[in-house]
Amino acid sequence: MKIKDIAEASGVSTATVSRVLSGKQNVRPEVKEKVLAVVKAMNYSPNRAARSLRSKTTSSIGLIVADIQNPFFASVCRAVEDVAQQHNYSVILCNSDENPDKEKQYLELMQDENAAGIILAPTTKLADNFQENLASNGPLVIIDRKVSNTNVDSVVINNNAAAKMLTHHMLEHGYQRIAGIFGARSVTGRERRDGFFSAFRDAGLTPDENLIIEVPAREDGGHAAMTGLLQLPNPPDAVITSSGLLAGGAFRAIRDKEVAVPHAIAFATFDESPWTPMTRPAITVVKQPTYAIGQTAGEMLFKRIANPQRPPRQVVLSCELIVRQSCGIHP
Amino acid sequence: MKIKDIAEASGVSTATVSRVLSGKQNVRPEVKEKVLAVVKAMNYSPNRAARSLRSKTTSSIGLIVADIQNPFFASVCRAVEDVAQQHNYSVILCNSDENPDKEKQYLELMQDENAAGIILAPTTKLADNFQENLASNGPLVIIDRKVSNTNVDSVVINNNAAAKMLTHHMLEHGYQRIAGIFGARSVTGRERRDGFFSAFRDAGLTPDENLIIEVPAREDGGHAAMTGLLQLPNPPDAVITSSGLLAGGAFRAIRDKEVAVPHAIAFATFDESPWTPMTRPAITVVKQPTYAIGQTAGEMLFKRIANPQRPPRQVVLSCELIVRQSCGIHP
DNA sequence: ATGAAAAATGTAATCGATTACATTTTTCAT
DNA sequence: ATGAAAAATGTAATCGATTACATTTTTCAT
Repeated sequence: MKIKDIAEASGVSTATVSRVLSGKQNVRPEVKEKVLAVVKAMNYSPNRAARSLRSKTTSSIGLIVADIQNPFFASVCRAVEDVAQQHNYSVILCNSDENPDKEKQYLELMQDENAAGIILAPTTKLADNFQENLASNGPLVIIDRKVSNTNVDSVVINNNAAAKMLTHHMLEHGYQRIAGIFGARSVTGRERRDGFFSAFRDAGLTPDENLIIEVPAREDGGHAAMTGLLQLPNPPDAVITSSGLLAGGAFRAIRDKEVAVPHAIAFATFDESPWTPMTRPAITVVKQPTYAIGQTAGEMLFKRIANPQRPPRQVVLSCELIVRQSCGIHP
Repeated sequence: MKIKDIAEASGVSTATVSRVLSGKQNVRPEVKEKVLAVVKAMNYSPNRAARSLRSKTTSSIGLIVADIQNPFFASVCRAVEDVAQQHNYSVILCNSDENPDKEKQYLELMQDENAAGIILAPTTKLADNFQENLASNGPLVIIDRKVSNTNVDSVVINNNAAAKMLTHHMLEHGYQRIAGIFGARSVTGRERRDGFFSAFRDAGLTPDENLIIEVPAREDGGHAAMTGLLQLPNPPDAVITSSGLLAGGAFRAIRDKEVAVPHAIAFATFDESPWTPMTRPAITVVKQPTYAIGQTAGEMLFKRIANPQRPPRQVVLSCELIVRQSCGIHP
């Protein structure tokens, strides 16, 4: 079943069938109707490889994230797929594992696949040293991490403000020896750290530098950092972690040592996770708008695909503070 | 940059270059070496659309799951993507939402995309009424749910045995009024239900039918079912839920009513979730080998792609009982 | 009614690989 | 050394759409 069959059955040329199907050129209404009827009757759908070969584009978009098992990315991915589906595009999923080599390999793969566009959560290395030419390779939207070059579409959150809000919440509840466990070597971690300091500054206070820890943003990193903090001669009376993975590890360390929350130590974190409302006390979190990030990125990508000349936009989304019981009940 | 350029630069024909690259036909070693050197020097990579158009296959596989936000599928997906990457294939991700129409649409999409193969977690409707011709459309591996027609590759777990093991564990701890919340209208839910009954039978007991509930396997279903159970004049002294989503809802209902676990009610479930080790008491679970399911399915798919004549296999993987504190500490 | 401009449609080239078939080269038994 | 068989290689067709360019038809001002 190919376009030639439809053309013959409709009594027009293949070019006209193609024009009807693409919808980009005028065709007389009666001809259009006839062709569409035949297409439907014969249950024809165009060969994507042929279309792609000739027109040098596909209806696939690439989504490159660190790890789909991270609920943050799963939610982003879900949103991207929903948007893609509405546009009749399919999404090719890639896990970079924060590994710049894998990331590069996948970016090349997308090139080979002729992807219509890419949504990328860049590795720290790429974000810090963003190549202008990457964006000129085709439609691209950056998510989650600010890149050094701002001349590219991106969707990020207001890390600094969100961290400040969360820290302020703790300070307001009377905690002052607040420890901070931040993801090391990432723009995101740095911004959240800055927000943390900024909240202290606003309160006329200075955090204890011994309680500020930067570790790789993985579960075991959070666990090790928290274990270390609890062993300090003068341990903190509260902790903030800068990601869901770090929080999981840190909270596990707290549970290992049977430290009472919030009486002995208050706890709060970035990222809503399936477990944060389940523990007792339930954990106070800053919830990132994960679905909205994916959705916005998807929509921006399709706008850029439709109009490559469109000036790049940076969208900053806000986080929500979900107050639960892990930081006490005052004031 | 196309094959013709490589052919000219290597002093051979395009056919020979193609043969070198596909590796499927003999080429004299010195010619092969020369061609590979030129390919490398010119950083050539073949146009996938052209290859796909002519050879009627691609290096993409489709993965159709209910929802990537479900950690079960996220883990399966991760495994599939890892295997695909090793074979230099990319994976197209689709969320069916348990909706047979969406599922059908995606299956057609995979056809249009000329996917080299499909890994499918079928909707209940499809699983119960499996079309033989689906499998003849190309390489296909079914996961998670047994399908009515066994003449297709599949990877499932031993639901019956796992449910029996979990129920037995509870009975052994002295609980007898055990409630069961099972996913409605799914083969998986039914098998787990059967295993539940089977454990009772082995113990010479009969479960109270009023405590057996079947609901749609979603968070709100679990919450509603558990809320109802707790309001019974003669409530259960233990509950088992048949999936992670149901468990989340059910446990939330238990927390809403401040019911003590395990003293007032014991709790255990299918599926390891991020929160199950985090609560106090931590939740006893049957852990499905999620990564292994995806990995096995991926490997089976590539074997079938390599050899379409291979007789179909059904692989059954075992679950692991992770005993924590939610079912008491006896015996 | 007429002719120029615009719209609709058709013809045939094209995208870049693979592969059927043809030809040349090599191998090997005699 | 010779000829048949096998291996290596080349030529050109092919996959099925889109699109540049050509042609035909329609519109519309006069």
